[in-house]
Amino acid sequence: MKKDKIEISIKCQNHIRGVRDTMYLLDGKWKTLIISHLYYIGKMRFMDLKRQVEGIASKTLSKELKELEMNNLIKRTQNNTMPVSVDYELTCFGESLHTIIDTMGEWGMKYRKDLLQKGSKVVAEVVD
Amino acid sequence: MKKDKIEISIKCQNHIRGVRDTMYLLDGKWKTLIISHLYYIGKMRFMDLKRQVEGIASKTLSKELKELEMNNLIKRTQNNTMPVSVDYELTCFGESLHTIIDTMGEWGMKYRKDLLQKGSKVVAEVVD
DNA sequence: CGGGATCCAACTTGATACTG
DNA sequence: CAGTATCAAGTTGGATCCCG
Repeated sequence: MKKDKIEISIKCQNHIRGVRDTMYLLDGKWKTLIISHLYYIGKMRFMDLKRQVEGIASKTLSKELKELEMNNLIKRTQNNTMPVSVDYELTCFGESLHTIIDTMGEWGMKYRKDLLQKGSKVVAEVVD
Repeated sequence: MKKDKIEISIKCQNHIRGVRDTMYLLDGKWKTLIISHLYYIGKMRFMDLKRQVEGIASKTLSKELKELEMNNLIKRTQNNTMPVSVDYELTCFGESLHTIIDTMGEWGMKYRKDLLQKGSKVVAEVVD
């Protein structure tokens, strides 16, 4: 009897599928960071968000926001002022991602010192 | 007094920086999934990993594994057999990411049904 | 101000073929 | 088996201009 496939329990398969689905929603270089800012800071306007998320181009921010909105993670509100102002905020569904955001934030804070000491590839970008 | 900057508490800044650092380590479309497989399934060979992580190309897998190794998240072991076989497994540091992987897996499992019902953009890719 | 349209450069990814 | 080389295709970023 040939055994050419790795056996995986149903439980593991479900977990992995969960990770895959989550990653799909958060796909793109910036989505997680955008959500983090909306979560930790709260409702923000387009230009504020652009300033907060360092390095992102307007075009890219616009695209990522649209995708997040399509997936119902954020809500876009346009105010009929002059000139127009637009707010972005998390939906309840988006808020539910806080478990992931918090975990990532805590992991990053916990290992920041280690990363810096180890001189891993990340250092140049991690130093503030 | 003009207030043109959003005020952010130090605590939030640290959290956001944590998220950013973490994202930097997990940058790339596949790293989180690769780590998930190594975490839930355990040590694996190159080709097994390629089969598990559906859709990834050899070249990309190779590249991502190298980056993960550089950041000390995984360990590469080459066995001097014929033909050569190579194992990949998480380091202790890599294992510490389990908090994030678990959280993402649980979030994904919890909202999978909602996603499917809502018919969000993700559906086509999420259905198994 | 909040974008969208366009063009261009740079980087990433994927498919296929190939090697020790 | 574990990659590498090559080329094609897609994605991203920047700059600029435009509109309401």
